[in-house]
Amino acid sequence: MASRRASLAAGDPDAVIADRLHSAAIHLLRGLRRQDDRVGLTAPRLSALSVIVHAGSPTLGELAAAEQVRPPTMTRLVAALEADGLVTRHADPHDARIVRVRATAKGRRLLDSGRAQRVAELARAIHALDDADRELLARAATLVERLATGLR
Amino acid sequence: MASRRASLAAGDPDAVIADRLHSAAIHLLRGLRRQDDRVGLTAPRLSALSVIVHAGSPTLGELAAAEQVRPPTMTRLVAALEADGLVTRHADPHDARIVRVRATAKGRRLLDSGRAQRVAELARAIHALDDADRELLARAATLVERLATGLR
DNA sequence: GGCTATTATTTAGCAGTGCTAAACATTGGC
DNA sequence: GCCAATGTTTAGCACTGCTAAATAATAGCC
Repeated sequence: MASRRASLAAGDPDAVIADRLHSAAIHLLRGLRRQDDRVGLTAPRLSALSVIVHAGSPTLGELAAAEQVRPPTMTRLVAALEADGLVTRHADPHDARIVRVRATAKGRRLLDSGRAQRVAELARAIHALDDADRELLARAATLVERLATGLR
Repeated sequence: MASRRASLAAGDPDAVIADRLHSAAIHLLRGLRRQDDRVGLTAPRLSALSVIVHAGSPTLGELAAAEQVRPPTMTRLVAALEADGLVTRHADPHDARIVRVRATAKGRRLLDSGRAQRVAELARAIHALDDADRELLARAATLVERLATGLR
């Protein structure tokens, strides 16, 4: 194992960093999932709602780009939020092809209230970030791993 | 937003940390998914294979616990790895209820070779970690967010 | 020594996410 | 007015994760 790690590090240090973050993130999400249950929304829906509240009335395509999913996936996420009365959709007055999404009072309330906030608050900040340097990345991986394990 | 963030931080700083990591992890995994494709295994399968190779011949239940999923989920993951010829299953000689899983040479080769290693290497280390302190956690969240966004 | 409770795994079926391909509607340029 | 490009939706797939219930085998008890 030590030799493998050494050869890996020598061959491609960036790959090592990516690996570490990947596994850490998988375990973190598994550990956090039960917390999501308290809001009654899955993580992708909560994350999308957060972006909608933050952005005002983004188009469906903007939303998909912000959340890094394809348009059909966002169509379905928005449909679910709409079915829960958390958002509404309406055509853009200048371009009938475009669908704009807005949060309802209920949607904003959900996002503001306790548990939802826990998961949603930072989804917004993520959109403003850029590449981190290698050292910071390696340290981040270690920290996330510890958290994921700590959650059990 | 500033006021909300302030009130949140004042009310429950731990919740803020959890939120940040959660969103960061979601976006990170989305960004890394395309890298997984190169090995031909999904992340949960690769992660399970990594634990199997590392552990030798864990039982299905041990594997489920290590990966933090329920036994039925692990049954299916192992079945998929077996179908790909990456692992084999056999009954425990002392207790016929138990199924032990072992990696094949092909499975070990896959894990050792290039791209697979990228994702699999750290899954093992995660099991040895414990809670990180608050400050480290907050910094980790920021770093992971940056990475996730940087990946696209 | 056979009954019973417990333990380990599997089967069945559901909900959710994410994808691509293709359909559809609308816009804008020629 | 036609045609290509743009934005969204529909259809259908693969995968993960869950719970509930079935199945199989062990271990304890009388």
